[in-house]
Amino acid sequence: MINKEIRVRYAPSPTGYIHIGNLRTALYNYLFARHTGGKFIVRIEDTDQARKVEGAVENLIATLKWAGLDYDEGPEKGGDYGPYYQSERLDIYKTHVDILLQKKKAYYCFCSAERLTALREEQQKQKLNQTKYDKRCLQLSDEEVSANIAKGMPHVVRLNVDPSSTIKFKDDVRGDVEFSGEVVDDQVLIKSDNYPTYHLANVIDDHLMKITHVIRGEEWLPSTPKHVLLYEAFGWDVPVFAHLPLLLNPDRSKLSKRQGDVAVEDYRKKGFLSEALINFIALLGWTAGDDKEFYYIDELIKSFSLDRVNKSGAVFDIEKLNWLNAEHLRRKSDTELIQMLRDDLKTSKYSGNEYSDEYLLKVIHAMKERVSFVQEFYEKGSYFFEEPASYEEAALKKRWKEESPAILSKYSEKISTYENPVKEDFEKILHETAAEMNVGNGNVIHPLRLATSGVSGGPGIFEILDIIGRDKTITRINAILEKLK
RNA sequence: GCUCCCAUCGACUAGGGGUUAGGUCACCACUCUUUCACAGUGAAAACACGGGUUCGAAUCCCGUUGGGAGCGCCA
Repeated sequence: MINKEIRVRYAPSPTGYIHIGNLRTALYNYLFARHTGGKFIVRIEDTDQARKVEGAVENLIATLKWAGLDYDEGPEKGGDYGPYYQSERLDIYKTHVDILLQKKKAYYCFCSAERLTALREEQQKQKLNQTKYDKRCLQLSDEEVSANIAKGMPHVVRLNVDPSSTIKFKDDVRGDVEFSGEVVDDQVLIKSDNYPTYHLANVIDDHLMKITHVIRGEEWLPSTPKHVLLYEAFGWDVPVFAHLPLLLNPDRSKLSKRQGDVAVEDYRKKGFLSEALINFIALLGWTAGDDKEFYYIDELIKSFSLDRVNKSGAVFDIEKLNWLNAEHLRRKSDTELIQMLRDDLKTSKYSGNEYSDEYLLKVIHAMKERVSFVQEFYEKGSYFFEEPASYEEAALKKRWKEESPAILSKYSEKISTYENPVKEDFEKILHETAAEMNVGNGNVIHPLRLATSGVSGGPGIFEILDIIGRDKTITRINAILEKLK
């Protein structure tokens, strides 16, 4: 065990999208592997024929790539311990289950689904401690079993659990955990369609792929005794487990679709930066112990350790994610920001327009401290991309005075004498206008802001005017005078 | 119902026998800015409860309560 290379895996089932909780699991596996210099493996758990979803694996890989979680072995990449799709490892499970059958650690069961349902209902009615299979088929003689199989009777293979046993295992986040064999059901290992169940395939693959640490969600804790029993039945070393605290809805139930977005894809579509999402979910259940909140992934790798993972569930609070997104966005370079804005613009209603880098950069500088998302550059700063369609009601009420039209006309008039006014000119003219009209600067600034941007907030007025330029300023002044006549 | 897990501000968390129980998000106020934001300053805000151990418990132990997960031929 000493000096053995650390190998961890992320083992999703391809159901169409990555749940945000699963991304966190993948992230912790990734961080642990990278921190320790170990290997991070991706394995596709596609043993449920009924739940197969077309394109799910591609989506999964794309999402991992977007998140920046590169893996060492897995689909599309290969590795020494493949195949990395469970559906391509069926013969492996078959040979292994035969060993269990031979050792009498597992047995064939011919009970029908109806009998099982009836049994469960009966047990529930009797308010028995737990519902579990009654081991009836264990009584079958070898001859009966062979005869049944020869007849083509549908069957499964079950794990033969000794109720008198005690199952103990080590969990790196929870310490020592103990279960009584009494409460462990004779788990189905091979389904009647000949596919293995998760429990069987998972244990065999983890062993064969030399997985040293099983890092997964807490929802797996109750089935871990089954897995331990399987390792023992095979005579294999049991890996170290680390059951991660659950990600929670605001009402503290397990994070679910009903109470918001759970697909990583949803957050991506909303414009969240992968860096921000990664930073955020890393802190949901883990802390370095200091007061650092802002992390890039390489910093996470450097500080991550399993022993600082929390035990209790963490509510997914979108507010903090929003904040982190803004923080990450603000630290991007101009070049990056221009590119991101361009890409985003392509899918916006301004997709037909052409903008120079110089222009976009001005917008970015003006808006950088005011946005949390890339798309907000043109949503909150729409006036850099089109004329205001309407004027903010409250601001109008507060700032639009009887003399405003005259003031704006004066401003417009003065500015038209300039060939190419710059920021300082716009300011100078403002002071002149205020003086000549015998009003305070505010009486010019606010109506001007409304006319050119339509809203009361935003960058400094001279910066706005400088960006949109003389002609648009004049056009917009004329427009508001016309509209508010 | 049973099994297991968990319990510090609204949220994420630090602390883990002696602390004015610290930080971050959100919220509020002030400063800066004739706007908004950023930034800065400040405020408000928590050890679930009961026993025990101890000179001393948020911290260790037990119990209670509360919450969660799991109890499939799904993963």
